[in-house]
Amino acid sequence: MVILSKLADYGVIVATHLAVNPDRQMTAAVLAQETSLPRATVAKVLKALAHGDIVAGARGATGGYRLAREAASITVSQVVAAIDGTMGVTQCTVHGPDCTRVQICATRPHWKRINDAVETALSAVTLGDMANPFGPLTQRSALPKQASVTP
Amino acid sequence: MVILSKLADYGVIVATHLAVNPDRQMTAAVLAQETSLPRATVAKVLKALAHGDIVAGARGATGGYRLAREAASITVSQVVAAIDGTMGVTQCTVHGPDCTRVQICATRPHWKRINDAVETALSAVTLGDMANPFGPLTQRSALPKQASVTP
DNA sequence: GAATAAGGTACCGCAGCGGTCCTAATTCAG
DNA sequence: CTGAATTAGGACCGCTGCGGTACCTTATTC
Repeated sequence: MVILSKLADYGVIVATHLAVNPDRQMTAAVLAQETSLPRATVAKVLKALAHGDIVAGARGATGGYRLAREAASITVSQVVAAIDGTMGVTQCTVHGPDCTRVQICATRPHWKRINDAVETALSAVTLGDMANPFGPLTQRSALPKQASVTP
Repeated sequence: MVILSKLADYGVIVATHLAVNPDRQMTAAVLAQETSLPRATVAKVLKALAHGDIVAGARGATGGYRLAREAASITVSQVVAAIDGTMGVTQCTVHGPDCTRVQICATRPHWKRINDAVETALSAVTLGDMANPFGPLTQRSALPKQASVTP
């Protein structure tokens, strides 16, 4: 099984590439070429990322994309959420708790533990880290529980 | 996005139900009824679990299923893997590294971190824990490193 | 040998994903 | 002022894979 969808994977790759070149403003076509990914799909991913306030797009002749915020303040979790939607381990976590198996759903405390652990893991790595693969993690102690994309 | 497939979710539910009743040997039909899950699907899940050495099936008139090992020694990770296959965060992790994007795949060290964290989280909870929802985790001195399952 | 239940396999409908394309809106160059 | 370039936002579409079902085979007990 694979956790991330292909699209989300692409999203991280593209966003990382933007993080590597913070000063350049790159068009979707250029990004596609430099990441060896299909151009149309990259464009789609960029739209989703723009919606999630990960990247900022500039229209017009000299337009292009750049990171909307500083690379070190964008977590992988946020990038993934912008494309795949809010993450959850079980069905119950994501969709409403329409499960009538009350007794079984008593296992929820444990699911929550697992859910939090995954979320924490994805939030612990920023695009800044991704851009410096072999460097240490940026110090963001504790990961203040943020916010993800959805209100 | 949902990490666990429905089938895997069912698998944990069914296996947990078996863990709650360690002495009973239950048929697929009974298990389906007591968990309020579709009978045929439960049978399918049980086959996968049997393949993964999570449950042991006894044929014949008085047959049925029971846990193949002690509940406390079966992790959620193992149950999920028996149904969904080995887990990985990215495509590269699961399938062969047929990615030609060498420079980008330099981000792998970080993916490995995330991958390990998720795997650790899923391995930290056993069926024994699931069977006692509000009890503490069983002490399995594992889980040294990273992070995060508990605040 | 009949009844029961697991084991295995094959099949099907359908949602969702990956991917493409088209049409506005926008901005800058000439 | 005009036109080229580029993002933004949908609409669309094939197809894989998942959830779910049914059928047949094998093993066990009475």
